[in-house]
Amino acid sequence: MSIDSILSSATAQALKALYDADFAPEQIVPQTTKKEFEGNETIVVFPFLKASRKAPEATANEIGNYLLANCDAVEKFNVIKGFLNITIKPSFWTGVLENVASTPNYGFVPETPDSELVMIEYSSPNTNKPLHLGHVRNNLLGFSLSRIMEANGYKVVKTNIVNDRGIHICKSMLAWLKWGNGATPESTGKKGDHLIGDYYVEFDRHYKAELKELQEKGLSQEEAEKQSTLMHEARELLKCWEEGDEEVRSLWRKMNQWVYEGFDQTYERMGVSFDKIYYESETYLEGKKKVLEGLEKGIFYRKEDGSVWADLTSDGLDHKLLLRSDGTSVYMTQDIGTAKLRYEDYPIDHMIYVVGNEQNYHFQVLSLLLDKLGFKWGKDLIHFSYGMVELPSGKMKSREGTVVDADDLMDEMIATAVEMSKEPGRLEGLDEEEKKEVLRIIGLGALKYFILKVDPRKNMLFNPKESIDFNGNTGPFIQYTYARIMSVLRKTTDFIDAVDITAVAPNDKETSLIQRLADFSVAVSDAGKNYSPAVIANYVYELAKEFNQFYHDYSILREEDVAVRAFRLKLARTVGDVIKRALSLLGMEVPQRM
RNA sequence: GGUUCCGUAGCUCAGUUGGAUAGAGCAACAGCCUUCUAAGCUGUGGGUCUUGGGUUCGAAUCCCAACGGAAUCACCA
Repeated sequence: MSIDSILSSATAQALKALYDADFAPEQIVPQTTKKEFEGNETIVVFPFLKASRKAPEATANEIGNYLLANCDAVEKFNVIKGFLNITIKPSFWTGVLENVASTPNYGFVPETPDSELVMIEYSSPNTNKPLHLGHVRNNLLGFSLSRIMEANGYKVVKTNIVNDRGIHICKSMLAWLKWGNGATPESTGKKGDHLIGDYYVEFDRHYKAELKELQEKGLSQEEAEKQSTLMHEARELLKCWEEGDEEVRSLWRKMNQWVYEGFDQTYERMGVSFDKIYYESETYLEGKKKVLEGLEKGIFYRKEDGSVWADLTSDGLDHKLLLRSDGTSVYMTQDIGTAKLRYEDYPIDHMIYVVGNEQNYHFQVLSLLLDKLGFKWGKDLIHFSYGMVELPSGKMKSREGTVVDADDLMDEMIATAVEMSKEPGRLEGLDEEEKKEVLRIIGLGALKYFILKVDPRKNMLFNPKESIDFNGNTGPFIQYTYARIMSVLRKTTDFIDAVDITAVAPNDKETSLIQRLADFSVAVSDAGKNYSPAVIANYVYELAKEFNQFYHDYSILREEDVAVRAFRLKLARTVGDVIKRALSLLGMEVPQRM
């Protein structure tokens, strides 16, 4: 039982005994006492004044005295205005530490008892260009979220829906046919996704030039777009694809395969993975079927030109197109089809879509449509809507080449780690292979933490000119704390667990560290409830910071009292364990040395 | 214009069921390595929490309005 819950129930008892007032222990949440005041835990008594019918100080004093007399854990208390600051008996803290150290999830007990299944869709790339920083945020959030949901007791299926068909792929194909001269990843030494991306940019360059030329002949923008032969050819290619033209399909398969090989490398390096991958080329026809089914049931309606629509005006939204007049499907249709296949494949209880906030409207509509079509999780589908990554110059645009490439970025992060490690004394005693691994862990750690520490809902800024920091509130700072702890543990010959530490009275720094450790369970639970890796990131930073202060102020190995030394070793080891665990929830690794 | 989201230190960000004097990091300046890893620790300066109302013992947090920014409102995906 945690200190918090002991105090909650004791306070509830006090309120009953003193004022005959009924408060549920859950309503009473003790908070960590601010540093400038004496005490460990604080109870705010303002909410109880109506029951006590007394002044704040008097109420706090009465409750304090009751706790002192009736609650074992309480050593003393002081009252400032309506704040009851409680000091816990030192002997209780070692018990709290033991509890965190000895339970499988470091004191956390998931609230989801019968492991419901949650499917998390993330990444969802197009196959016409390589991954960029926006995708990186998506991937890191999605992967971390899946770890966090698992920690909260859910069964998790990670899924990726690859957008492998459509006009954008045809643009790359066309450009490759026209200007590629048969280039392949092998012949050019380029990653497949980058190769294809180059042709996508190439198409856009030629297309823009063509438009300019047409406009110079006096055509309006709109007319020029209509008359563009390039766009016309791309559409022709799409039509051939839809009709199953073997030549086009075969080229499409070949080029997509190059892209997948490139993506796989990027995913692996980023450390993300999927349990099941869906391809839109395989789901969009299902969506069409489902829409026609809905049409028969009268959920949707058909216009005179043959297009199919959903009327969402009763839900406060608009009419939404589901099938074009030529019978082809749109984005929404594909998502319906994907949902159908997923539901057939898995007994999904909750569905989470990790998709940028630019698609808030899309998911609002999707939720309504899926619900109308009878998917049980449709109404409650969760759109994990995260903010954009912006550059100082504004939004990233693939076609205009103003993107931060995912592969380049990872290279740069590792290069920075290499640079930092050149300082004397760093990484000594490691062979080349080990060094490389440590630098990889640190470089990627810096990137991951940088992205995950900010509230997912908010837009965030990335300035390519200022390299991501390795000091302060950063991934390497936390990893460094871990490496320090490992270093201490390597140097001791003590049998830590054989020593009785129950009589040790922790000092202030040690007490706050233990309090911080006990907060891990709160962080995991909050992160799960709010779908926020940032909660974990900020928690583990605070923990590492707290530990570094303790490490600076007190010696562990030089402590002469055997019991105190064992206690500190255990404290350090537990902090290390929790750091490792917390970082793993962020998809980050820890180095043994750095 | 409708809808949604955001606005906290020079910069990047914490601050979630309303609680004490609003916190970190970076950048600047001043210190700390013969002592378990200085990617660390300590200190100084830096704020009208966009603005104005309201709710109450108490508001960065909740409500209303204004201002500023972003996204979206396609037979694009």
